[in-house]
Amino acid sequence: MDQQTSGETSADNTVPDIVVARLPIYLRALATMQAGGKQYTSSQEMADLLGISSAQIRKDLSHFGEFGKQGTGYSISELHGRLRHILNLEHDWNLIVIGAGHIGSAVASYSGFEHRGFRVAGIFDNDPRKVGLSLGQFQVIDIRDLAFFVKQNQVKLAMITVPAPYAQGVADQCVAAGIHGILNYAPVNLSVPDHVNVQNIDPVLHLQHMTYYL
Amino acid sequence: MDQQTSGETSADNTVPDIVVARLPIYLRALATMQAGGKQYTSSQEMADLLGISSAQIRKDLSHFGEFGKQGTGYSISELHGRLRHILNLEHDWNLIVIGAGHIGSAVASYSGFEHRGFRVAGIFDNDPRKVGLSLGQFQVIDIRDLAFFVKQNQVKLAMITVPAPYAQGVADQCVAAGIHGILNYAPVNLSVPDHVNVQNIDPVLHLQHMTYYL
DNA sequence: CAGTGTGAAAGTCTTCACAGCT
DNA sequence: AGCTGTGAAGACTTTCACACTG
Repeated sequence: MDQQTSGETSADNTVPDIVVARLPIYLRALATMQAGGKQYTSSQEMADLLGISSAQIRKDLSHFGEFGKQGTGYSISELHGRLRHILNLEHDWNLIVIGAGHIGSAVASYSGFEHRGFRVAGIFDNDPRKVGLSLGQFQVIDIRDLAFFVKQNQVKLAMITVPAPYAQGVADQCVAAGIHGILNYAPVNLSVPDHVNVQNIDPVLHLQHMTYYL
Repeated sequence: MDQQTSGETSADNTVPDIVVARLPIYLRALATMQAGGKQYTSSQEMADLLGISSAQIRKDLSHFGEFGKQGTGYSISELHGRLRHILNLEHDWNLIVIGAGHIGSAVASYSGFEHRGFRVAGIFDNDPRKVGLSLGQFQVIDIRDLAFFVKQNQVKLAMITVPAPYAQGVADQCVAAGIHGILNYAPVNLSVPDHVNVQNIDPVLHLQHMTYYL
């Protein structure tokens, strides 16, 4: 996500968006190391693991402070904590999924959000035949209740997993409801106000990128 | 995340990977326009639609030839065809999915591959309880048959949807079987030889990127 | 005119290489 | 010795702006 994808929202900060985009990658590597019982690492070790140069890792981190010790490297748990803080991940964020089709169902039952800062709070659809159905631990909610639910649960992030022709309309509803970040699985470009961040996931884009080299 | 180009694509061989990554985005927009019955477009119109500057679109396309007409813009169907050619999408590619869990199942039944150059040819798992089960139109295949299947069906692309701890092992098997491109859904960094292209999809990375701005 | 294709300029990002700390 | 943090250099990417064309 490469892909492709633009972030760039609120120009309030001096840290390049491309640097911010790498922090979660560092965080993920640190979490894995920590789970393995490791205590210290170095920019070089992370570089080997991630295929990013050590200089870049050091430079990226230097935007936020000095977290390492010369000669020793970085304390994994400390750096992990710092990144969690920088990325606002010290508390979980509620998440909603809109579209109870194949992708939406898979996403809603995806265990990968746990321990990484997110919690699926609800899943929505506009199809009366789906509303009320149980999907894993969730009951599909009518999309008409979206705005109420978002306010009630202080939801800031939504994942859009509806068919392409409906995605823009759903995005508009999200924005109106107060959503600030959209992870869009529909293969279309969404247009949203500046204060809303959109990230896109379209596997076909990645595949088509690879076929160029085949 | 970078590779040498194959074959003959009329223009020079040194197209930046970042440019290649945008071509599928252009292709997607053109397909949408074409489906809407439109005949011509301009770099400015595409720019508005995609949030990319018109100069960049023209510059990107200029790496591959001159496809537009001054005063008129681009013929949508011609440009669409050119991009399909450049991206090697004139014929469909067989695709395999490894991991018959939630994500794998969703991916295997995703209708979005059709008409965009790909066809899921098989889905694999190592769990004997899953092997043989029907998943949509597919029967789950034993991963031991991976290499045979890949050769038999000339598969070049694989999607890895197994749990993180298994992903590297599966990637190694893919490489050994002759896979050239991997779309990795597991939240780990895969290490593969230079001739294999890896693209990653981890929704949590996108979400964590957005929380920075919340 | 409207809109492309493109050198040149501007801007951004990455790498180098080393002083300085532990 | 080992490794960070960082200015400066280098590489890469985007934008500008305009000659040119249908």
